[in-house]
Amino acid sequence: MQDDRQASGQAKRKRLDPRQREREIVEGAVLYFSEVGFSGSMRDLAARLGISHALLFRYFPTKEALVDRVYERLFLSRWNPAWDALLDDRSVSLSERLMRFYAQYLAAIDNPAWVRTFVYAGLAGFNINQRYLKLIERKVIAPVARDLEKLAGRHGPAASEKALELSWGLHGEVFYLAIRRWIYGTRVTTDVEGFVALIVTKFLEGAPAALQPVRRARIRASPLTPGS
Amino acid sequence: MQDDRQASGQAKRKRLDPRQREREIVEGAVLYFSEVGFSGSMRDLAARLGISHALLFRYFPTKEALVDRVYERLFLSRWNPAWDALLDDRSVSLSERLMRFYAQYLAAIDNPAWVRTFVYAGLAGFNINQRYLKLIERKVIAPVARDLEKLAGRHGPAASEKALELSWGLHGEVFYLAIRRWIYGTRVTTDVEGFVALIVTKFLEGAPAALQPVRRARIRASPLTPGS
DNA sequence: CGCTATAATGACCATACGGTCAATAGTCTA
DNA sequence: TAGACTATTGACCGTATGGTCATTATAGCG
Repeated sequence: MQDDRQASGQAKRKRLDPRQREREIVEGAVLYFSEVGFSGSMRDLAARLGISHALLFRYFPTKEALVDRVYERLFLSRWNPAWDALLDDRSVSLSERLMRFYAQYLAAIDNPAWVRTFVYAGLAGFNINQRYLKLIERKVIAPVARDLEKLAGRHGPAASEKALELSWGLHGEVFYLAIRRWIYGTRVTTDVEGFVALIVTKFLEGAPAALQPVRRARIRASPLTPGS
Repeated sequence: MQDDRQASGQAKRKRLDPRQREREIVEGAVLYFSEVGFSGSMRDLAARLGISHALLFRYFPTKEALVDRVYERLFLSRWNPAWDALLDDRSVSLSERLMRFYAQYLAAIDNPAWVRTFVYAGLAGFNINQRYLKLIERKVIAPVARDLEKLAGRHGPAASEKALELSWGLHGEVFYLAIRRWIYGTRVTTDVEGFVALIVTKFLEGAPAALQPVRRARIRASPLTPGS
């Protein structure tokens, strides 16, 4: 019972180096807000950190400032620079590149803090999401779409709308796995590599075919009676 | 300016039939909570409805009761019974069935109230999501996975793990479109039918191949091979 | 029209929130 | 060890929240 944590009553007041205290606060805030959302209170967070809530306001003038910092910590500087080279390396097959990238990307984002905070931010209407998705579009979606066009035998400077949609589709499958796991709380596969191999294969086998207009026209969507 | 709405000052107190008032409250709550999340206040909601917040408590004893009602309204009774027959109709090709179903399904859920509330509920940890996804798995994912196995030449009573994952992937692509539109606020295609045709084609062309373990190794994307 | 049942309200309560500030207590240096 | 610097705190403020209740006013009826 000589554990000096807050469990068995009063924790002793500890005087830390401000930079370390700040790190602890940010770290704790990342976890806390990812769990309860940004309507969580400063008092609750402070209690979890074992400090008074007044101290939080010494390090961050407002709650909004703390939240901004959490965003920054989670999303900016989350892109691995090595991925640029990986996605661009034409000496490696597209299949290989996609599998490697998405396995690593999924591993990077597949945690509750990232996924939940990202979605919380989207619901709250922050611009962070749109900025982040623009980055994804530029660095992942568009290049993949261009490679896809090449794979389908088409040549052109820019990727078509359809190729972009298909590329977003692949991305969506990856993200949806994380959503099912961390937002809906359902049990999903833990075999990340296997999952990525599966959907990348599906993508490379199916997407070029879907790009051919003739094949699509072959399929008729006859609308059912418009109900309800 | 003889409009008797709340815009030009005081709205006259109106005495409605309780059932209609209740309907108005639920309808308004669905919209309100989908916009601001469930941390929205009863007073705010009441102001939007042009009534006092005390009246809300006459119809719903607690805020939680209102929220429950919103869930019920949005998710239960949202499954179109015609879809059961549609998905099960073996006289129609799987391609046709998938395109029809997902075009209608997407049309049904592709609105801010549904998508945002569903995700809010997931973040809040309600069981509604898991119940709903179990329904989706039973009625959509599993049957599609079985049909997929058949398409790939496999026969068995139950669908394999991989087939289920692939089927979830298709579903995820559809849902991700709605997420991009209503949660991230990015501009995405409004051509629902075209989008669904695209990803269903990709699914049917790619997923059977992805199910074959041998085929996966065969894939060699050789981009930029000069002289081909 | 006058009466009544009850839909609707305003004022109120306890609590929880973001934010402030003077007082307190660790830690490091002389 | 004495002192000073400052990280940390408890008490406090104004506001907003979920929820209650006696009072008020409106629609329907005789």
